[in-house]
Order: sequence, then C-alpha cells, then structure tokens
Amino acid sequence: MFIENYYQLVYKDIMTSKEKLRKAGLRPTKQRMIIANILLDGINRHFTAENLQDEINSSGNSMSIATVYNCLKKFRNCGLIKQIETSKDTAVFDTNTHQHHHFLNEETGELIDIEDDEINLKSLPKIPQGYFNNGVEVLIKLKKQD
Amino acid sequence: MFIENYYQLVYKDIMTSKEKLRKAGLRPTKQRMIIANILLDGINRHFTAENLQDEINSSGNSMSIATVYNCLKKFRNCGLIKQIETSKDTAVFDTNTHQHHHFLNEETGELIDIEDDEINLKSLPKIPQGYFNNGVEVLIKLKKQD
DNA sequence: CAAGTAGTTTAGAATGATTTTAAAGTGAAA
DNA sequence: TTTCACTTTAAAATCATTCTAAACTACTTG
Ligand SMILES: [Mn+2]
Ligand SMILES: [Mn+2]
Ligand SMILES: [Zn+2]
Ligand SMILES: [Zn+2]
Repeated sequence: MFIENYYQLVYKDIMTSKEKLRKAGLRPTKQRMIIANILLDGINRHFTAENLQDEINSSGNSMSIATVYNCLKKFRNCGLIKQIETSKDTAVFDTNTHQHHHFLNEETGELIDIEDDEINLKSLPKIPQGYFNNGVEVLIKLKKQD
Repeated sequence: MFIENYYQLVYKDIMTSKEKLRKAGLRPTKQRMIIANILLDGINRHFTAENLQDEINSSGNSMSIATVYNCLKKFRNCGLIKQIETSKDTAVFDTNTHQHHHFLNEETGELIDIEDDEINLKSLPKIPQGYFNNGVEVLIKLKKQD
C-alpha cells in the first residue's frame, strides 16, 4: 500500500501535462496545458473560474473566460478535478479528486479539507432501488465563536 | 418524549400562520402569511424561489419575485426554513429545519431526505480553533444504474 | 381612533455568473 | 499536406438574484 502510493506519486509527478491530458482523453491544446500546469501539480486547492483566470494571468498567459469555463467543465467531466457541493453563487472546484469532506466557513466561503478517514461513515442508509452511491460529501458548517 | 412531541405537534398545528410569524419575530404581512400558509403546514419539501412563486400563483394569489426572495431570506434567517448546500445554479430551500441529510440525483436535481439517525456521524474531526459546529450536511450523490 | 414611522412590497433596472453564438484557429489522422 | 472535427474567442444572451426608489402598511404612541 505504501509502496503503491509511492510509485503512483512518482509516476504522476513525472507525467507531463500533455500526458496527463491524453490519459484523461482530452486533446492537449495550448490552453488546456496552461491550466493543467497550474492545477495538476499535486497540490490540493479550492478555486473558482475567476481565481483560475487570475492565476493564468499571473503566470504570464491569458485566456478567455469562456475557455476557462469550457476547460473546467471538461476537466471535471474527465475526473481531473471535481466540483464541490456548496450553495454559494459561484461554482467552487477542487483539485483533490479523492472522496473527502469539508469544513465550510459560511461567512467567508472558505473551505478546509477533511480527509475521508477523519469521518466515520459506516452506517449509510439503503441506496434507492435502481441507483448507486456515486460519492458522499460531508459538509460541516462553521460559525465564529461569540 | 413521545408526549412532548405530541403536544408540540398539536401546538404547532393549532398556531395560525400569523402566530408562527410573530413567534419567529417577523411582522405578519399579507405576503408572508400567504407563504407561511404554503410552507409551514408541517409537510417536508424542497423547493426553489420559482417553485414557490408557482404555488403562490396556483393558490389564487400573486407576488413579486423580489418579495418571494425577500421572504425566503427572512424565513431562512429566522430558522423557519433552511437552505440546502447544493452546487445547482438555483438556490434550494427545505421546510425540514431539523439536522438531516440528502440523497441527490445529480441528473434531475431531485433531493430525498435522509433522517439524521439513518447516518452514523459519531467520529467527527476536531473543529478548528475559534469556531463551532453550526450544522452537518451529508450528501449522497446518486447515479442511475446502467 | 389618528398620525407618525420603520419596515415591507414592488416593478423594473442592475448585477454577476455562466452559457451561447458564430466565426476563426488548431490538433491529429490519413 | 490536406482535411475535418474539435477548440477558442469576443461579444451577446441568459438566468438567478439583488438593488433602487417610490408607494404602501403594520404597529406604536398620543
Ligand atoms: Mn445562485
Ligand atoms: Mn452553488
Ligand atoms: Zn477539498
Ligand atoms: Zn430535506
């Protein structure tokens, strides 16, 4: 288990953005590579389309906001990133694609990761007939004391 | 416990919409009474602002969409209803104000209640310093089989 | 009961996130 | 190379929600 994860990490680190996109079934365009370089560096982050466009700009590149949205949708549908269930008016994405959970500071919108094994989710209810469990998300809403 | 709930139910059923609004600290306007009559009947439902406006219309009344939003915000802030954390582009509200959870059919957006005791949430992670747990929401995403 | 006032409603305008349009550009297969 | 489906883009459109500012109304006080 330890060794598997080790090789997986190394393998993932060694893959170029182009290879990661190809492996995900996406044509590696210039724009997708720019985004892959920013997002697929192994660091977990939560971000919006606008956050990402800002990062693209500060990396010396630029991209239409429509393209940012197009790419985020493609990346999400391929499982390269995921979208977090939050009732904020702006979509929030996450580079941590494993099943995990969040603290949500409802005042600021800030999200903090909770790893899957930090929550006991053994007794789940029976899944409705004809459906299957496609992911569980636990959200713990935080409020400031006093 | 049984008897307490029994009296609570009866009491709640006997209260008029006007009394419920007063008790919640809201001035009972004509518009809020129309909404209270629809929402506070003890039946659990999930709905959007537009859903509610449709119900208002079919009850023979009518109301500006701005007022629907104003009232929903007031009702939510008073704890008469709550808003569900969902990444849909339209806000979803819930008349079930107890802590509970949901199945989400991501294709249709349909939500199904999961009562709090149907999920084992004993081992929660430590809440960050200076904050307190202001509610836990578990979302189980459903996908259709085949 | 008035009259006064803070809180509420409303139509319509504004805002902000996201999607669509349609035309120009590009990656990859042959 | 040629070809074509896929992609990018600026600009317009869409859609949910909020704002504005003027008219209204529920309660308080006299
Ligand atoms: Mn929204
Ligand atoms: Mn949302
Ligand atoms: Zn996360
Ligand atoms: Zn519910």
